[in-house]
Amino acid sequence: MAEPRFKRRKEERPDEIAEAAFDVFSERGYAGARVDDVAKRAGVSKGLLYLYFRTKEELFKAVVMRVISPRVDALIERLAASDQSAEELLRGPVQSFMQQLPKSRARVVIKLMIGEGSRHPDLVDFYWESVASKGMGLIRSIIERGVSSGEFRKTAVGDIPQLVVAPMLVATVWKIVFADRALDTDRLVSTHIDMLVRYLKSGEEAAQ
Amino acid sequence: MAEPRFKRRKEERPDEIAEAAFDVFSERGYAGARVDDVAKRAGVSKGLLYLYFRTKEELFKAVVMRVISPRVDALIERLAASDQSAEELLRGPVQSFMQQLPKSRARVVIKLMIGEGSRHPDLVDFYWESVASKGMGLIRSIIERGVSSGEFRKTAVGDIPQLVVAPMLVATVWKIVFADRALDTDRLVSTHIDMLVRYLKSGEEAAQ
DNA sequence: TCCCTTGCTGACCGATCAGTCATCAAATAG
DNA sequence: CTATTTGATGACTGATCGGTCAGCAAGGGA
Repeated sequence: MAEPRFKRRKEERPDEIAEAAFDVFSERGYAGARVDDVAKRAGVSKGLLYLYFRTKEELFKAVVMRVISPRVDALIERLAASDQSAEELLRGPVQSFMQQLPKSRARVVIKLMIGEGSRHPDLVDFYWESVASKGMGLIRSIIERGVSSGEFRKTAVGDIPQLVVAPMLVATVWKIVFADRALDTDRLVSTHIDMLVRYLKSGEEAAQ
Repeated sequence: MAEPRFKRRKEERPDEIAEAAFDVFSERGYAGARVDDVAKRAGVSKGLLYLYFRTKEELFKAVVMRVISPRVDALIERLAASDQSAEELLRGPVQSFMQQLPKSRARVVIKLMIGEGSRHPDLVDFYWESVASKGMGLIRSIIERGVSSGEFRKTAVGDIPQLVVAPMLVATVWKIVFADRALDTDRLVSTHIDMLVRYLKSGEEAAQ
């Protein structure tokens, strides 16, 4: 009947706690999340949590950063290594990334950045540097590659990479707010990409 | 030296309080906002606030609804009354609405819906009925008008009105999260609309 | 001018919650 | 088996905040 009351697992604890924190923060936001709940969900006491994270704020930042970085870096690497044409990149890896995100766990990060960002400026800075500006730069470079290879004509899209990424954001936000209320996010993204590529390839000069 | 400590202004109070609450909620979110701060900003005691709003929750809902309804209804009326062609509608009133929203106060509502919606399901329902589904229906009807008049060919866009509205959401979210970090939201919207209209008018059949 | 209605105040209460710390007990070394 | 180290616990504290209420005073009526 020994059944020890707890095990010492110094190595695994931080990850387990961060995992639980991710869930709690995503359900209740920063202010609404209780540290006690995070501890409980991680199967751990509150005291232990404070052994690994100095404050609730620090826990929050650690959690957000943990989820973000790997994803972006993976995509960038994958695209840099490829030698596909610009159109193939857009219709292939870029499109499928944009289709994945709204369904993935990472979508919660979007929610947290929008809802809580203003109260955590350094988190916004981090997100800007390691996600937003990197991502926009990546899109821009694909468009430019297409223009200089003659695939695409010169348009405003090169200056506004947000235009490419728009349906992904809509799909993500839609899922966050309306969840079940139907929206075929894959079709949203693929139709947009199709429209975009045609626009980039079409002969006439663009307005504006 | 009379200077009365307060004035009785039964009529104006609810609006003043709601106004102050809008500011506080938009800065700090629902959980982060203090009822005391709302009262202070409205120049009123906390007790009085509870005379007009039964709970913090009710105050929150009232505030969100107040901002939303007039905007949408105004747009719908404006479009219904018009006899412009589908293309003119998209390039005119629809585009300018989409350019206004990210700069307007109403953008905060988007932030609140994303950040706090999951904890206020009936607010989401309200938003769905009085904004999202109405708006999507509106866009859809414009597209259909264009198709049946022969202006546009038949595409997936009619089934996915979110595609039309995407850049507005991106612009809004961008402003919420990154504020100053430059993005020419007007150009984002106008380029998208231009792209969309060309896509709807182009001769070939669409993929998917 | 007095009085009564009621808009309005702010001290107060109870609950919640981030963060602490005295203590325990699992692992490990000797 | 004993001693030591340290991972882990959870009761506790102080501060915060939603919500209440006894009473105050503005303003209108007589």
